[in-house]
Amino acid sequence: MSAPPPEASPAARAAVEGAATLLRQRRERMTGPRRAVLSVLAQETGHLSADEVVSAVAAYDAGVHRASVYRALEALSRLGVVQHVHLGHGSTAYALAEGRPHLHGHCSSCGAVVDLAGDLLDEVAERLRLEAGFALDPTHVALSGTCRSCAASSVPTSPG
Amino acid sequence: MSAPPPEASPAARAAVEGAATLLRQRRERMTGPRRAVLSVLAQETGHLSADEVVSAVAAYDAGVHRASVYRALEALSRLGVVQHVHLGHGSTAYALAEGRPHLHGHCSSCGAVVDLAGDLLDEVAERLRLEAGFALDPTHVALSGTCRSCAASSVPTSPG
DNA sequence: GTTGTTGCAAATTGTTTGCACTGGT
DNA sequence: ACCAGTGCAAACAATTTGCAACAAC
Repeated sequence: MSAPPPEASPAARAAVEGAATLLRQRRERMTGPRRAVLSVLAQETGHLSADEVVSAVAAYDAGVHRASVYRALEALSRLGVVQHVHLGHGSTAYALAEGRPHLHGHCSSCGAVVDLAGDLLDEVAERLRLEAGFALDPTHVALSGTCRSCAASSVPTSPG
Repeated sequence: MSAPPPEASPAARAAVEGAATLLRQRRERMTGPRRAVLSVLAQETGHLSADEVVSAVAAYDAGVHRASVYRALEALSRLGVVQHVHLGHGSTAYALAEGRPHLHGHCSSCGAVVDLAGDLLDEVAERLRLEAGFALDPTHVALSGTCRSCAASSVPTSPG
């Protein structure tokens, strides 16, 4: 079917095209569901859960089946076009794998995913490797905590 | 029924008694399933997933129902007697809340949970608070990576 | 034309819930 | 005695899988 995108920003469309080219180079197929998933992720600035991607894809192209979204996300993640981050609760967040690697924080209050500096855990990683022989994979899982706005609303830091 | 524990180490039994006393002080009930869960966790040095606790409790006292284990884990967690850590994949690991707070690493290869120094992320937490306004909760989620043995077996450190 | 991908629906897994009864205090 | 906790089974949500038709290359 390949319904036309409702309204794709130029940047988003460029990102999709770039991903398509990358897939082409890798001898991988660019199909309707994959394009739909890529478009949805390209139009989002933040990260989306699998369920949110399913919903967004449904709005984008109703003909794409849920299972296909899951399979597309898995395939695109394996191909490195899509990046996935595990949030504490059991959900996984997806985003286009653009640019430099960065870490993620997950607000346990509002669920927001915030991008953090990529070198944030470099020293910790080194310390872990030396002291515990543990090879840290900092990007794989989000750091849990409370984001600025939630922290501000819950903790009256200095009420006076 | 309250089947007698197969073989409880003195330390484990003491830990269960301590938890029982704590519950008693809080006017909370010490029931068969809760005792079973506590005993199972006390006899384990490491962390157990909910499913593993269910299995272990079944071996400990077949009369305890799955749902009761979940409810006991939730109640004991809320009461602070049991500590839970979210592993990246969507599973949660449980352990007795003993002694000092510490962090956790989760081996994405073998699934092992390793204890890490409690102050490991202190500087990172401070940096996050200052730079991003993000209040890190270091104990809530395990750091993902590869444990020593898995790293050794997968990476031929110095192939020659 | 070949092979991977999709749509579908059913299976699967892990956790939760409603309700009557049991058991702890 | 009172009420929280339990056992049970059924509900539940989210993800996965087998298979036949289809589409990308």
